[in-house]
Amino acid sequence: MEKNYDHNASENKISASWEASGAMKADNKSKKKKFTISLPPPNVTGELHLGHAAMLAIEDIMIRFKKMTGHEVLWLPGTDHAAIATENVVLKHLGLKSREEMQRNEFLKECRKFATAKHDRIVHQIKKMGAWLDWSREAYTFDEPRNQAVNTIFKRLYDDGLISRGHRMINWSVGAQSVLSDEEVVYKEVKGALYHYKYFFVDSEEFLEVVTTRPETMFGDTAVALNPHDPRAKKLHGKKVKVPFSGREIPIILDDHVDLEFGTATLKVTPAHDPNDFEIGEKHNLEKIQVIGFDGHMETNDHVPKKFQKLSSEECRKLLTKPSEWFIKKEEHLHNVGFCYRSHTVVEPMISPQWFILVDKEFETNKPQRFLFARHGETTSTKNRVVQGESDPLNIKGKADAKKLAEFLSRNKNVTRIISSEHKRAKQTAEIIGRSLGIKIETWKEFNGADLGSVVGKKILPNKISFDMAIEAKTGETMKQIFDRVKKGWEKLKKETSEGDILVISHRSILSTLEIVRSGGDKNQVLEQRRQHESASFGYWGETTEISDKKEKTTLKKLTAEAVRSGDVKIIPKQFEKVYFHWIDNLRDWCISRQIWWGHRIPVWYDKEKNITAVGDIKTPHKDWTQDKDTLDTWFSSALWPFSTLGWPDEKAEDFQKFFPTDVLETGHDILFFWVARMIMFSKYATGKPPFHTVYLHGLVTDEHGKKMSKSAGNGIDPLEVVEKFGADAVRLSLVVGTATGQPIPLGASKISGYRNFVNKLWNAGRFVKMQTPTSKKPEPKSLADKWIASRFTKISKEIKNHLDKYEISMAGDKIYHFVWDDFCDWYIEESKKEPNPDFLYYLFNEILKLAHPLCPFITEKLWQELGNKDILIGESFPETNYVDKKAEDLFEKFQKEVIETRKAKTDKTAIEKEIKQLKKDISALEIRLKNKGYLKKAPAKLVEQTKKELKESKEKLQKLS
RNA sequence: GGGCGGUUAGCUCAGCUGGCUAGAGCGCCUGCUUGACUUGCAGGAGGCCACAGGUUCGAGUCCUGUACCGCCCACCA
Repeated sequence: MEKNYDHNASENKISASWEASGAMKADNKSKKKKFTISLPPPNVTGELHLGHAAMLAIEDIMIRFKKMTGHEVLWLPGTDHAAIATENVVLKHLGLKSREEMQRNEFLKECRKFATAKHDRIVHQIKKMGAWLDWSREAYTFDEPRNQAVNTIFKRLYDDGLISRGHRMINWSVGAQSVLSDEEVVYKEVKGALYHYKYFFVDSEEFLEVVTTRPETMFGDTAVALNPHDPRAKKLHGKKVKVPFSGREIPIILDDHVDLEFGTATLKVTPAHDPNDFEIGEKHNLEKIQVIGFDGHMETNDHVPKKFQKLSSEECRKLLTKPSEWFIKKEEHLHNVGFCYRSHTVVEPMISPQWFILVDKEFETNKPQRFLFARHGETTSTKNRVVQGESDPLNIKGKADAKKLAEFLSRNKNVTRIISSEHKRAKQTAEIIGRSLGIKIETWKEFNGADLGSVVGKKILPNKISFDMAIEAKTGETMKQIFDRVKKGWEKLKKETSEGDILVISHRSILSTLEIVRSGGDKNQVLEQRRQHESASFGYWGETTEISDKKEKTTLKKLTAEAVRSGDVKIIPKQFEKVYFHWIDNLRDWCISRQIWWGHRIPVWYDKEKNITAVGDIKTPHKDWTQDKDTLDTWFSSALWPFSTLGWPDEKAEDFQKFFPTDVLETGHDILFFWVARMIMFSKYATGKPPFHTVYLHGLVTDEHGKKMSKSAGNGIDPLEVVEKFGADAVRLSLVVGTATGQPIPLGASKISGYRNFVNKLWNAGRFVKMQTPTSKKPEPKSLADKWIASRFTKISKEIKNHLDKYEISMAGDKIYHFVWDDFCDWYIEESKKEPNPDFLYYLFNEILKLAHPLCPFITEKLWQELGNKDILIGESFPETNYVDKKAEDLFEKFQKEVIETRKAKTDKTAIEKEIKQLKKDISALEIRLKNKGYLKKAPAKLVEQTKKELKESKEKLQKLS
């Protein structure tokens, strides 16, 4: 083995050996629990950037960890055709200003050619990062299976009346003669002007002073608006004024949109040429009058006076700002103007027919609920409203209720499993139902009853209840513990994948807690529920909760919100839930059509008379039919990604059955609503299930000072370059450790080199291990150091597993780093030199490699092979040891302290004087705390004990030193 | 304009449900080191946790306000 680890010499070989093993291919017939991630598809024509690198690192860690903890993992790769971006890149590539310079088919061919060439490059880049992807299932947003999915969902939406064609505002580029997407509009601050005009009243010599930046649109005015809080509003509302030059009469209306601070607080409303005015127009039912044509010249119609017709909008403006009886003045004004990013001409807002999705329109869902829940039947004590310590048997009415419920279920539901709490009443109810349905009942302790607040013999006042209060009669659980327990039960329940419905029988307080859990509630809600329960009589007891099987009406917007609100989809970090809801609250109809060439054509076919004749998946249309020339927007096909990649619309496809819903969606937080929210929306709509249960959002990768990386600032880092320089492991670690979820990820060479050093440290530890010669095959800890490190390994590996279970990758990485470097290398290896135990060392080091493998797969794989292991490391299970030796830990820690003390003493005798000073300070602080009566009274006893112990220790230490 | 974050050592940041005698990496200072590792080892200096109030026995942690900084969305007649 070389003295230093050479990543370039080994990474490619290791990647190749992984691929050759075929172990990346997921088995859809496996009996193991699945874990699925679909890779957010990078743009084919793009380059791999650090955001991708972070995404790949995080997802790869999740995948490897799940694989090593016994899951059938599927990490599904793919690429995105990213229509708009590709079109523009191809145009540039061909040196064209507009795609119209080429035949449509020719242009598409170029796009395809370009994308194919670029594809291999991005795939190569992805593989460089060590990503454990199942390439046998690679998908592309623009291939045939995805096209099928797009057509299918379009048809469904259309049939449900959720898709419609109507007039909407679009960005029109006069220069490019094309509709632009929002992303293609570049806003620039421009020195423009505010033009003041007189709008005379119909019935007097007086006028309203109206301010505009675009006077040429005035012929399309259909109202003048005032703010409802404007003092003039009452008087003027409903009166009429005349449009300058043309004299057309328009009403004065009131609208909140008018800013009282701006200009003269008098707004001319032009619904056909301004997006805001369009909205006001919709609200007030105003006419939309087009006065500027698609060629950028004034229209020839009755609304435009003769002398302005056919003029360009600039010429028209010049004419309008010449002195006249209407024109008042012009003043300078800075404002943002949209430009076409291709032709650099001003964007004209225009009205044109567009396809859009009605997110607020109701439709029927008939997806059956999988869980249903019921209370246990009535007992004598519940009937008599008596608080009771022991549970008593169901009374006759209770049994009858249970039978009724069973009948209802057998008629209306397909219950295949019954889960009950362990307590008598619930179990009895469950058994009655189970017998009549022929199902064996299961008991889950998570749903055990907790008679909150009713400790036998005592009464707790509702307003005195706190979340941490121990409250249940028998087990002494706190409210928090109960809440957490129920939550755990719910999480467990949600993961159940068995066919059919699951019936849960539990107790009232548990079911209402469950309601709060399901609604994503917090502790205040639990307390409130508790208080209500306390102050209410026990009158609820004994009824069984009706299970409804109604067809419900809902909207796409509601579906999307509910998935998160109910806790079916969790967003990490939580702060983004707020962002998510805010977006949904403001969600309007989603415009889905674009005039681009490189994308899914809208699957609507017209006959010659332009009557719609067919919608959806038409494979062999009649040759006289024409397809709608608009294209679906980019996010439309991306929104289907989590299921279109698994065989949907064929819901019986083996992949779909086994791997859907996916588990985690990991992506940058900036596309939370562009993409994530839309996936949730469409998945809930198309499959009835959310597409994933966890959304993990990583932050923006910035330079080491937290600045955005950009070409112009020259602070960009090319991932492949740093991989070459420091190794993929180092790059992965630096993107993942020392970061907080959702926060920016600062990255610089010094950070990466730090983790390169760590990788090298691991390499050298391996070198040391290899120099030892194992004798027997019994890896038993013998020395104190052996026992200490073994015990510590158990603790640390448990912690790391916990962190990774919760997707706390940074924490896990930090712990591995310090365990390997501080505990294993600096202490254990050094100590083991005195009392070598090669067998144990070999064993332990192998375990460490497994532990570290998800985070740094290359170096661990390389060392694994160096140590003579044949199979690939990912096939091993994640370490799970239970060796614990508390005594050894304490002893060794004491030893460590002593060593450190003597080292200190060696270097400097003054670093002692300081310590005495510090100790004295500490002692007085501790003494003050212990003298505080409030502290002694109110602080937990454990803590007081600890303080006392600390004081004693500090005093002893002080004595020793002086 | 709407929304969401951040403000802790020279730099970049951790610090979960309040118990901290405030941590990490890098940088800095002083030594050491030819058997795993100079991509190393040992030790050290360095913080009124943005500011002002409040709740509490106890606040970096919770609440209110102020001031900066950042991000996302919308786009101003």
